[in-house]
Amino acid sequence: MDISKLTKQLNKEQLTAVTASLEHILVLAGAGSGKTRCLTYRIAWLITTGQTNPHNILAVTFTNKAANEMRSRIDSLLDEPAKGLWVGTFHGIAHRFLRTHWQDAKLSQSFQILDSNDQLRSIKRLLKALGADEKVYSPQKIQNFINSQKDEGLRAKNLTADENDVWLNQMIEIYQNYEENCQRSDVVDFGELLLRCYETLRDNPHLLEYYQQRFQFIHVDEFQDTNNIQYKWLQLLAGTTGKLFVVFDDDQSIYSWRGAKVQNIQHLQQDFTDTKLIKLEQNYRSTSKILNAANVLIANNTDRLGKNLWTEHTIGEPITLYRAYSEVDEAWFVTEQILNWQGKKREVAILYRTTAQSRQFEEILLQKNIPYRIYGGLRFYERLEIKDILAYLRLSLNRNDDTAFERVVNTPKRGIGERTVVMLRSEARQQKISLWQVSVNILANDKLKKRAASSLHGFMTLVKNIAKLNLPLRELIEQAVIDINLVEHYQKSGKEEAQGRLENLAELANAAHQFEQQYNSNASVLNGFLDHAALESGEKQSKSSDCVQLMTLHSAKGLEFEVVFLCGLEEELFPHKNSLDDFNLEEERRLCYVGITRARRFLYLCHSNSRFRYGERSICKPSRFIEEIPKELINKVRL
DNA sequence: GTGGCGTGGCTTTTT
DNA sequence: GCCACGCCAC
Repeated sequence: MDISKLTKQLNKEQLTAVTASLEHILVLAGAGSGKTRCLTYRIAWLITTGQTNPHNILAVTFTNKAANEMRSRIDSLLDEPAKGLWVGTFHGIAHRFLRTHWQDAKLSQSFQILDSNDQLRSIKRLLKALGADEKVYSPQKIQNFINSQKDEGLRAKNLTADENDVWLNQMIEIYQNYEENCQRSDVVDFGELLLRCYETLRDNPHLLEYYQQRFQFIHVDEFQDTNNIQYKWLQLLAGTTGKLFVVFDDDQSIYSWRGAKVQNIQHLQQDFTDTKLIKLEQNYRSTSKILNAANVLIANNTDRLGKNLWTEHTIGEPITLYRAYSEVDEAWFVTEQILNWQGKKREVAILYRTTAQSRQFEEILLQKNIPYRIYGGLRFYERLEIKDILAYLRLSLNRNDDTAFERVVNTPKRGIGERTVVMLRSEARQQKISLWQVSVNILANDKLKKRAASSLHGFMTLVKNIAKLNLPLRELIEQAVIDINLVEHYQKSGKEEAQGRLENLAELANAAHQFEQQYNSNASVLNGFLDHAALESGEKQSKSSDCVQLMTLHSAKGLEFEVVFLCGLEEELFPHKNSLDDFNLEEERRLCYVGITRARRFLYLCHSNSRFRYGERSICKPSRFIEEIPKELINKVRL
């Protein structure tokens, strides 16, 4: 490919970044300044100019969506698909590593991935086994504790007990037990993927050396969202010879609550010599009024690296501010505006702070017959019926997966109640073996009452039979659904609900079929599919249909729309009442900045005088963020 | 062992 | 206001 074709499409700063000499490059890229373009062109440039080949390049993102996007954009820039190039999410890449080096990682070949739901169940189970009171030790808090320790790269053994801190000591003990449980059941949670990958590299010089030599060029998207373990992993992988190319925007750091550290940017500048900072400040997305509002708003934050976005775009329309009487009125106003909009529906986004706000909009959009799509909420692979069937499939591969065992041992109901399960659990705990193992032993010893024994035996035979099925994935799933008798089971709780569940199961069989068609590895295809289900929660793409897009501000990052409605701009809601201290307030403001900068041409800010929350109507004050936007940019409307 | 009723508590979310 | 979970009655 002709290099000039590549470089012609870039502005001066982008060009500087893309063609920078081989040091560590940090690109501070403002909203809409061509961040992804910069990353993908850099990779294409490295390959096209022959400075390296795809085999030596790694590109890491946070979401599957971003990874897919990057992969396809790189492919379209190059004459031929880049073979050997690794593009993926942090978790996806760590997982790939662990699957390849399962022995060095001290896992079994058929280890399974625990999603956060499974993780929570597993913690609840553990608490019961330890006899801990769930009211004192909330499972959620423990989950948070464990995950944030893993984010920091800390294991239970790295934490020091403190005589004066009973809570901490308990947490450490629970964490320790949780780790042992996971290891025994051969499962890894999301945090574990990263931590385990990091440790395996750190502790195995031959692997570290191989990957350090291989990945000479490491690219990271949304670097401001990296947590500690991700940073340490990158640092380890880069070693002394790898070259980093990271793209970030400190003003769009909105994930500190899950361990992201903006300071990693400073750490990078300290830990690596020879770094170069390049700023991309020209915005190609929004009108200048919108951009201006965003700039002024974010200037209220003190903790910034500092940049000022500018644009050559037109001045544009003023920002519309609407003050509603109630959340119904707010939704009604938004809907009216959408009805007046001449363009594509998919170019319209309704953004809000909390998921609960979506319902109101949904109702009115439905009434007015406007097609819409809500992002977030329950994803495909998280649905109950999907998790049920997947649990059977997981067990068929890995009998020691206790989470899967507990999920389906009595689903459908087969008379294995709490008493039997409690017994199995305590035996398993004492003997430090899995529930399946205990069941095998117990049946052999005739320790159970006849009825329970035959039920348990029936369950185990069922799982073994599924394991024996030697069928393509689609048929395998269809057959398993029949063998398990899931249809009748779901029909017991309502015909209509069952209909939906069965449709989803059919959809799953289809997805499995598609997966199998594209699968090109020698490893078990079922195992591959289960990993796929755990790692890609199955957000349906609906670019094809022309729908109004509804989502939280968090999930809007990285997207752009012609028209944006920023709703619920009220004190206590946005900024949220739990985030009013200085540190969190700045993050809320960044969230607002993200929201504003999603809009290309039309931005609406909405707030309501009152809102129905927690079962009662409360009076709401307009958000301070509205006040922070210059009045001359705003056009107040009342109807 | 299973189904029904009552109480609490409640951001954001990707993997 | 709603959902999830725990406890209690069959």
